[in-house]
Amino acid sequence: MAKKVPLEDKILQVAEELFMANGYDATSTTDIAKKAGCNQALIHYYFRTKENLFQQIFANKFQLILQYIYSDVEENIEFNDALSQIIDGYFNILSHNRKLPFFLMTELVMNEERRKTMREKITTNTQCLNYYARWDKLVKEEVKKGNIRPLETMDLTLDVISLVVFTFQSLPLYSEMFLQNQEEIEGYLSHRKEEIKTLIFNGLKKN
Amino acid sequence: MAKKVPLEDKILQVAEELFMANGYDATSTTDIAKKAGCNQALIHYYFRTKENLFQQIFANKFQLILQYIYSDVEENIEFNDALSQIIDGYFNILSHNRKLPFFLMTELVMNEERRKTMREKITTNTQCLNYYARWDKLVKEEVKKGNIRPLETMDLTLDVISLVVFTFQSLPLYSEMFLQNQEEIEGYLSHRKEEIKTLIFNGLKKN
DNA sequence: AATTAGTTTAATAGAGTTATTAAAAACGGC
DNA sequence: GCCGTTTTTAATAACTCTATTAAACTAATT
Repeated sequence: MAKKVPLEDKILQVAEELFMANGYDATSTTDIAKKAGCNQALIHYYFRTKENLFQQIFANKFQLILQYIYSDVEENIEFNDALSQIIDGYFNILSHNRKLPFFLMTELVMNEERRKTMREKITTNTQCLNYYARWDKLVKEEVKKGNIRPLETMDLTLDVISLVVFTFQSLPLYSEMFLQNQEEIEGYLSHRKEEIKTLIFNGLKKN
Repeated sequence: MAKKVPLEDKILQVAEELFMANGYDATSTTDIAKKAGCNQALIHYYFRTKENLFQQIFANKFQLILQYIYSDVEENIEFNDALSQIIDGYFNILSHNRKLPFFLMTELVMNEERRKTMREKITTNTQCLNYYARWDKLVKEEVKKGNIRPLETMDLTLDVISLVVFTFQSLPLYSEMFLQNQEEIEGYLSHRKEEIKTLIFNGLKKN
């Protein structure tokens, strides 16, 4: 039996940092090896190909998003609470993985194969589908009750995702231009979260 | 005097397509040459470096956005008309340059140097600054008059940009999953435009 | 201490990259 | 048709990148 392998984990961890920061193309196995403090061949010993190593990391990160996004939509929850918790949850998970939206987006848009894998992951993940079904039901009922203006669940979903994801995607640009330090960045993020909630909740009201 | 050079233009045009489709790193001068139907060395003859060629294209595209975004904010325009026209204008220009948001975002986030150039472009473009100042004034007055809820101009601007830009950034993903043909894509885009307008206008109302 | 399985490295093949250089081709004016 | 300029190409230098291979190292087991 293989004993504990510290370098394999180190490679994974370092590769994650570099791939997330610079993307697949701009990260070489040589870079990873250098930062992990090992020989470049070792990466191929453990993962055989760079693509392999990348896919492990990518799958992990994608799963992370998939699991948490709608998990706040519990049974018998109120529509308003669900919506509020989805936005909170989304913001929360991305606050801890700030480069994730940009990373996922880039690699998905750029690579047909990864899109296919993603599609399968989504369509076969019953938990995720259940969550969305529940969410869909909540929205439809709220429209029927006349509490919000008529709209498709997909539109509301896209509205939320657009506003939240773009906040994090553009954060490196925005913070470099307008924010001085970590504290201001945190302030900006929580300010934006409130604005987004206000916009969405207000925007759902009937005229 | 150098006479008309068709290949130089051809290279620029082909390079634009490839850079926009695949990004800087994933586009080689060999690719460009092949698609332009010329020798690879010719690219260096006209542009000396790949980076040079790229920057010309990038600057062009960036200028395009910068010029058109707020140009609809004319003197003495009503706030509602201005906002509506900004969203229309934004949607319109991106409809004709669908890969632009993703392209600009990627290259700006990935490259410090390009961010610096962009910053200078923005801060020295008096026309652009004037437009934004006018827009800022419109928003502030509308808040003061009590016609909309109190909010920063920057927040409204970010709301609009998030919703519009994300629509186009995610279009390749979304259309591959849910849309069958060009007609459906057009339908989706105009539907989203209306939803975004509704969300923004509703979301600005006072509670 | 010797054996063996697992880990790590040095060396290198092979492909692809940007950029340069010198020669060839094309073209306009005489 | 020749000459000078501009355009275009072939060849290649100098890198960098991924992946493989064989050899060296490490450590646990007998």
